[in-house]
Amino acid sequence: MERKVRVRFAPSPTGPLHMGGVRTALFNYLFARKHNGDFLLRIEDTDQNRYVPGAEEYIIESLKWCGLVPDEGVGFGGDLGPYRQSERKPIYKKYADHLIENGFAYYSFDTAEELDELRKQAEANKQVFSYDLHTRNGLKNSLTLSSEDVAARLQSGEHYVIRFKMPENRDVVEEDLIRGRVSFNTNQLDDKVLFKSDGMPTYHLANVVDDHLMNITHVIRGEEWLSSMPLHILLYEALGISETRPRFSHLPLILKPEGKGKLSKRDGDKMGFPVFPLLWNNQETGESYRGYREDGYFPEAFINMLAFLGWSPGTEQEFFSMDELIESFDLSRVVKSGARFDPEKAKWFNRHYLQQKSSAELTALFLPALKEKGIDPDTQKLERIVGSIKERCEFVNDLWEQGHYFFQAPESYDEKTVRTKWKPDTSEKLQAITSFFETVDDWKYEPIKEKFSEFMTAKEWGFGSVMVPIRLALVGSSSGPDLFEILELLGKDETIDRIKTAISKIQ
RNA sequence: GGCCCGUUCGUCUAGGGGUUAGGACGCCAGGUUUUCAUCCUGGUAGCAGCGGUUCGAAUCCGCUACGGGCUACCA
Repeated sequence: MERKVRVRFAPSPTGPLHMGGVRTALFNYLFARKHNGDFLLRIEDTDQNRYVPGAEEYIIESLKWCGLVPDEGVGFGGDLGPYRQSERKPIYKKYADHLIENGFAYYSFDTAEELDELRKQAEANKQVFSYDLHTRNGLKNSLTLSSEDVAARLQSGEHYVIRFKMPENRDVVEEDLIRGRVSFNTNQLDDKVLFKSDGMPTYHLANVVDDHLMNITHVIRGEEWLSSMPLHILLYEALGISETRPRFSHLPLILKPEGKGKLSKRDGDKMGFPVFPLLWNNQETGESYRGYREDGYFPEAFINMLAFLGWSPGTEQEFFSMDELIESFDLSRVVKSGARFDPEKAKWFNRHYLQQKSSAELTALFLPALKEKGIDPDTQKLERIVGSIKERCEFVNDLWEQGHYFFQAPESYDEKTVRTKWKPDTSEKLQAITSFFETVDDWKYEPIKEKFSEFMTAKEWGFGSVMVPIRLALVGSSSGPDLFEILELLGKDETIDRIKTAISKIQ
């Protein structure tokens, strides 16, 4: 019988969740939904030293903002908890003991300092020290010490770790769902620590045990884990739980927009784009990182952009809703090579989603910013304003930049436009135009436009000679939506007022 | 250094023995807009290199180069 698909996103609460992590969560989520399976959130906090307060809440809030809501996990309930590894501490020791009893692991009493020393020595000789089948027989462990000695040390409470005894010369071959056949020879692998002296398991043990206990069928994680896959496979074997072990898929990494290496948290500051989904502020360390949410990205845009980093549908469709992503997603269509992140494309996605929103929706999003500035406009009118400027916006935040003149008269006039478009006779013409505007009773787009045309024709003035100056007087620059629309929205009195002000200020 | 993974326009990618190597972002040009932006149309630009297999290679194989990951009592 086919097992129900179950996948997990298992971040460490060591800081804010990176966008690469969000993408891993996304692909897990899509895979789960696609196969009517479960998506779990497990917090891997086995390293007490690196725990950062607030990180867990940040992870949960990020997933929620992105619409990647887990079916089970920390903060989401479920029957196979606890889902926080620090709360599962007693479970792991049993498995570690089982490994020792069956000869798959051993106690190691070498101190961290001793091992550091060995590493240093090796380095001095341009070598690399590795705790493995070549060196383990010369070190202080239950393989080399007498059983009495080992028992005595254990008895006395001496610190120890439990290491995996990597078998000799075995080829571990696995069919990765993304990368195909990957193989390793165990002679190249070292005896990894499975259980630390503080009583906590390392990632490797905890991960394997929990994936087993939580009935995980597919492990979808970043490429940085590819090299520990053989260890994990061997662990499932040694624990006698290979039958139900998950299949592996390793995602390509997200690389810096420029330069070398994978995208890191500092890149955002340097190049002016967010690396994290949400704003992160750590008062303690003073570190602060901008977030996609606070920068004005829509979660749909963020997700759509992320989905295309390392995956493509194979069709020419570019825009995908979450449901469409679920429908189209397939691990076999995930690319193997690292993807360089392009902030420009992220913006382009956001523009698209912004244009899709109705003026009413955007108005609701714009209102808070206006109120903060002490502006409380009529909603219906604001909706029209938003409708006329939205197509020039990429972010909700752009609305103000593109439409501020609807709420306050320009304080200065674009110099270059003044220089090139404000001719000696411009003031005189505008003077006449204000007088003409006074006579327009029906201050609506069509009538204004119609009467204005008649006026201009009668005067035999070219449109070009006055349109830009009028715009300049109203807006302060030479850009903006259709002029008659601005005229109507501003209202007759305000329009006349601003033109008169401009005439007196510019000359 | 060792092990593992990868390499198609500047970037994200499609294409998996016979294609004018397709799309998207960016960029450039033209059109629309009496402005600017949008929008439309067009253009620019790529199979890392070398060998091999084959009638035929971007596609399969090998080597080289380059890129990436791992090499902690971190995940």
